[in-house]
Amino acid sequence: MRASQLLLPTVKEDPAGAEAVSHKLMVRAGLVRQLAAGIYVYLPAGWRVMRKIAAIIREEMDAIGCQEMLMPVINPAEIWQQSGRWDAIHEELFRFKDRKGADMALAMTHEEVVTWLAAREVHSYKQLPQTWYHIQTKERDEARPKSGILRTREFTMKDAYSLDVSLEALQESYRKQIGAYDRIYARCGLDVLMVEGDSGMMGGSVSHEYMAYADAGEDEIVSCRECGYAANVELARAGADREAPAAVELEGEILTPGAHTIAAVSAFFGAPEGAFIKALVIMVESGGSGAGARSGGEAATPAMVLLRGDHDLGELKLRKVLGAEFRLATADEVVAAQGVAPGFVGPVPTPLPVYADEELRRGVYVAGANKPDYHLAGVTLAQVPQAVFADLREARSGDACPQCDGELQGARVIEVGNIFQLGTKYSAPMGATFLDEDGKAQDIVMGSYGIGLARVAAAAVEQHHDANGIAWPAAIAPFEVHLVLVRASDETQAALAEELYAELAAEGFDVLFDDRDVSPGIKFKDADLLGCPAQVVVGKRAAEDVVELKERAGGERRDVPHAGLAAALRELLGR
RNA sequence: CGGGACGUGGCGCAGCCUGGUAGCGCACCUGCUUUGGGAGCAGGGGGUCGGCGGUUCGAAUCCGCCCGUCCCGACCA
Repeated sequence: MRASQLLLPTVKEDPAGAEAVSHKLMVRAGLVRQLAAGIYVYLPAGWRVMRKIAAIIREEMDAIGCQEMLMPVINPAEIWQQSGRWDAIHEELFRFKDRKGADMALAMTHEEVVTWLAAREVHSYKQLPQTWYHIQTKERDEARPKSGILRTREFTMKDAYSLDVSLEALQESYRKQIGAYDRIYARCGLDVLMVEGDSGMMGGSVSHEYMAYADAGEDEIVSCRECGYAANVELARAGADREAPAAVELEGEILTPGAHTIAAVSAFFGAPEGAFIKALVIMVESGGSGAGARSGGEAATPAMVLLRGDHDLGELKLRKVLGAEFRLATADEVVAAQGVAPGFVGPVPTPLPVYADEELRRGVYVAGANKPDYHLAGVTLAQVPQAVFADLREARSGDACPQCDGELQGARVIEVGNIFQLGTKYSAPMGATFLDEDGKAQDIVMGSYGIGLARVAAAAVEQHHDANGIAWPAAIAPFEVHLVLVRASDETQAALAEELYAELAAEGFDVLFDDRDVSPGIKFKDADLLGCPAQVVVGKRAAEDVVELKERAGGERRDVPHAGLAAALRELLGR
């Protein structure tokens, strides 16, 4: 490709409002342009990156026996109604009516279509296992698109779906996907970690997320260096603290005027926040269960959640314990339920159901006295007979590892893929069954496996860049070689550059030839911004048949004779 | 959905408070000079100031409503 003919609109300034490095660089390097909130155009160079990622994914999927197909983005409402997600998912599912007035949806993922297909085409255990996949556009009306390409309303995803006869067979399919995923991310040059995940609206039980380390990431994980335990903080088990915090050496009711936050009582008593009990009154939604239950509306019943003062609530954990959606009670609801305003609420006594974090099994604490401006000292959970104990706190950096005696470390990450053991969540309601050896109908056991291509690209930029721009991993760079002709008006240089361009292309290299008649500074800046792994500069020594070879990532440059260029490039590119 | 901010040539911004000829940098076009890290000089083109309504002799500027975009939170296969 000649730069003189390529749409590669690089810009000097960061786009207004961009925060994430990948967002700034991908716009500046001329890879993407935003059309609307969370909706992007992939320009030629950006699309090349996406195609290279797609090619790697295809190779690895095909290598474990997956079959590529293509499923439609436009879906009839019916299949989403059958799976239950038409009602379970609210604003996030794009919906519209066709000209006949029939309800339609834009697919945000393809379990419904796969299950519909399986229901019609899979009849016998002899046809299983199968794994189907496609690389397709997904549509989600995100509440808050953000960070450039990281969280968008329209995006390209590889999603694969395994169909098996049993849970054991599913686990074998799952293991094969894990192998493929490890190879895909390694080939894309990403440093990732597989962590325990939440199955969220996908349903099912076991799931894992692939997380790429990046400060711009919106997820947080904790991991243990000793034993390798790793999980999303939303879900990570928190190990018991080695020692309980120092208790306040007082008993009974104590006047604490105006101290209605943990920070305030901590300051008032001059004791660490861990010496207090944080009592949250929540409203538990009735009827709703699991993901997507509508909040508000139907009757909600109050309950109390207890945490140590220095701990934060793991909302996902609580939702799982409750088996229902919940929200924090309003001030009025707190008064109605507990007889006192927020800030002085405590568990001794309370008529409400109580859910207490495991850490509170031991220790003596100060809690709200259920009386305005009073706290109660000397509280233990033995005084709260109805308390149900559970792991309710959000894990954080510095916590003890739940599996060994190591320590958990926190990190920000981008979720670049995930895998779920769905089981029969979709096959059962949608009637996707097969006949087993005994002629008995059984629900197909399913798994689903996703990778967001744009997130892989953005994560690669986050992990591989410097002050001058992107430094792409060779396998997913828009081009392998950026051939820079320093002076287009110099006949010797131009002739050599043309010759090299033809030669390298013939050798199978993916070359961008900067043949533009612009000043050298612009060319060098653009080359560093775009970030192709190898730069070949045809300049002053063209008359001697010598060019300069620069490795973008390390910045090393050396002169290479024409004859040795192809070999040097092969070495640099690792092929 | 709650909180905050922004919207002015293609891009990044100033002007708005205190109403009175729409400005800067980059990009773009022409010419000449230049050519190894975003060149110089000269000339030039391009803007219903997000939209609608109001106040006023007069609105980019003040007021109201709406739309769009970004940030924090809620939410998030």
